Amino acid sequence: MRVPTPTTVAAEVRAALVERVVAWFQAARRDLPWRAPERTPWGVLVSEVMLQQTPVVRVEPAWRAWLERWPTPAALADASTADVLRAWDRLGYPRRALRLRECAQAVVERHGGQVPDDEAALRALPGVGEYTAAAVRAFAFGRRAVVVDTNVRRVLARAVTGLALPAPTPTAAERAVAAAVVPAGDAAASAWAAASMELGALVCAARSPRCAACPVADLCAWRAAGYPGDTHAHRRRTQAWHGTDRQCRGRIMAVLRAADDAVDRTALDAHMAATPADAQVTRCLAGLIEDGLVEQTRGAYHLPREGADAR
DNA sequence: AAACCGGGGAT
DNA sequence: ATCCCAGGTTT
Repeated sequence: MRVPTPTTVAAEVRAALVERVVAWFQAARRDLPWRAPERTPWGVLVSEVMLQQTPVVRVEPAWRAWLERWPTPAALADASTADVLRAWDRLGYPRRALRLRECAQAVVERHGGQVPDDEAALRALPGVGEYTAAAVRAFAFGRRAVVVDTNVRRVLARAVTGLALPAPTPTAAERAVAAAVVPAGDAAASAWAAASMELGALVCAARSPRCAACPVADLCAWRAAGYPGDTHAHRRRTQAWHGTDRQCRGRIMAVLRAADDAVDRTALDAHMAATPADAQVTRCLAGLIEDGLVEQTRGAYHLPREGADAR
């Protein structure tokens, strides 16, 4: 099928899309703490890492507590592994917590404790990929960046390309469309980044889009085409959960976060909500140790006891 | 390109 | 019971 290239995103459509979505955002934006005037670039970076695969409602309280405890990169850089993992609590993917501390250490060592504002330096930080680097540039520094998250991908897939949902993995054509839509200038580009993400989160939702409340419904290509179905549905595979190593690892981490002392294997098995296969628990423990999330002392397991330095 | 990595709330 | 969520890293 024909995929729009930058030149096929008509200038008038681009202008109307950006102008109206940004205007809508000014009235509809959520008051999230990492958007408050008193936020810091480090606070924005922390929010973006926490928001990697964890919904806003669960990040908000964790973010407040985290920044109250470790307000700066220098503060987090000196935190102990166990403290960091307990504070991360159930945000999920706890390797992100370790990377965030590594990131804090890198900011201290490479950038004098100040979050850098250029894309290459941001990308070089642990746990910071293409999306997060662009988001920090736009949201922490108000600079122009092509910010493409799952929300923006969906908004553009629908409004511009006419698809129900974007492809399972981003395509080159998709990146071209995203880059073509971003307006020139720091202020306009960063406003578009925030506004387009918010539209995808609040209005252009994956399951049940609220087209009646959409500021660009009249120029939406998906709507104009009569809401065709998801062309990639056959290749979309939702991750299994029950019985997976991810679930097993999560249960082990929950037990060890709650424990004051080391937990031997018998006690660990007793604390697991369900009873995974013996071999799976063994495999997951080995993986967690490999990841630096767990340590073993005399046959008992516990969160790492070393400080921030040992790694 | 695909696999791996959590967890909870909505439908 | 299934879907969805402000991705990054590794293979």
